Amino acid sequence: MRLAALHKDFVLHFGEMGSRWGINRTVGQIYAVLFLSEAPLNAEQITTALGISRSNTSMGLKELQSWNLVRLRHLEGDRRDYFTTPDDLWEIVRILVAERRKREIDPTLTKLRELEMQGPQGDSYAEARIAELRELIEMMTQFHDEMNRMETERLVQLMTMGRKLGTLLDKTQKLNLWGKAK
Amino acid sequence: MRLAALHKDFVLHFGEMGSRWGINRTVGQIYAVLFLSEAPLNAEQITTALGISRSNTSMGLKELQSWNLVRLRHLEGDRRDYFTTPDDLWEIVRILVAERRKREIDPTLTKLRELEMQGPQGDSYAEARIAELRELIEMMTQFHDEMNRMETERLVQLMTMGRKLGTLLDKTQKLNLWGKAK
DNA sequence: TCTGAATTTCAGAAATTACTGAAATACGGA
DNA sequence: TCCGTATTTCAGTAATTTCTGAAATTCAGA
Repeated sequence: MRLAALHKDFVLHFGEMGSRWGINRTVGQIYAVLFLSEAPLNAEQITTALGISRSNTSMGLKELQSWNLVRLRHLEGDRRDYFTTPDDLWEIVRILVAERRKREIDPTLTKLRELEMQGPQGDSYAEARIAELRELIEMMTQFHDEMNRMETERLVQLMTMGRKLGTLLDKTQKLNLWGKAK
Repeated sequence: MRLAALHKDFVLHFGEMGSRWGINRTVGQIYAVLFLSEAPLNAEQITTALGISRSNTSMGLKELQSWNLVRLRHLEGDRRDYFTTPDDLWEIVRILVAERRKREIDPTLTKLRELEMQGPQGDSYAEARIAELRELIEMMTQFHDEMNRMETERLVQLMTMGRKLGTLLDKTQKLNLWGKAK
């Protein structure tokens, strides 16, 4: 791996974490290299930097593209594909959350609804448990939709509010700034 | 797999999703069986229900315990271990978030701090990128800490607020309910 | 302490996932 | 169109993860 010490350490860490994040080592490393590089990189550069096969790089980039985690760019007078990560880290977070939801949550929500559609099967505990889980996931996904609609500045504002958030719910409720939450 | 249709469908789904959730199929299935069962189950019952080996069940339960996702119980006059999932789904969500943070986020935060400790290495773009990432993760983990401190009722209230949340930030700011957020 | 049921450990087998090199395909410019 | 470079595909191999059965360990009660 042909990288400066700082990059190397960072890249190896992302590789190790990859499996915990649901991607493989190589994909994690490719992302790490792109993340630290100001200039867009082409597949050949990534291959050299990481010391992996060209085809592995190709597959890794495909995977990252399916996650919407890299952007494809073209440089004038060069027909190779160059890749970058978004400059805005909040953008990256939004993408990550959206993709994980799509892969890890949505299919289960669909399945739960499908199971409920089949009507009572004679195990009321299990049925109640499934309904409760479906409701919970719906609430969370709706909340995610709302947060997603918010501009980054607002989101940061919300997150930095910290412990004031609880107090706020109190005060505003007393002030009747909105109708009673269901 | 000796299960009623509803259970079977649910369990198979959790098995398939397991790999996306960072656990394996068997662990997902064991969890699913426990989740739908009102009564605590022992390892033998799980083994029979899923048609897997006894040792596999043992390892799966160990894994689930390391995730804090199952509770061990003992029935009077029976020295076998019985397992359940928490009744409260919000409790499950809290655990999941906490455990994923512990496994997927915290090690990276540690690594980023470690990299920054080593001081400037001559690549100011990469260094800025690392610092920015560290700050973002810190903000999110602090926010998580705050949310975690909140009672469930409050949390539900916050989540059901939906689009009112943005408006609220506005109004309260105008009303000067607190000092300017940094 | 001994006994037997319950549970865990672990080495090897099975299954799955990742990676490579070679071949095929895509595609811009002449 | 053809040429040459860039990229992707894919079959075979390597590496990793999961699972099993047998052996070892734990532990409550006699």
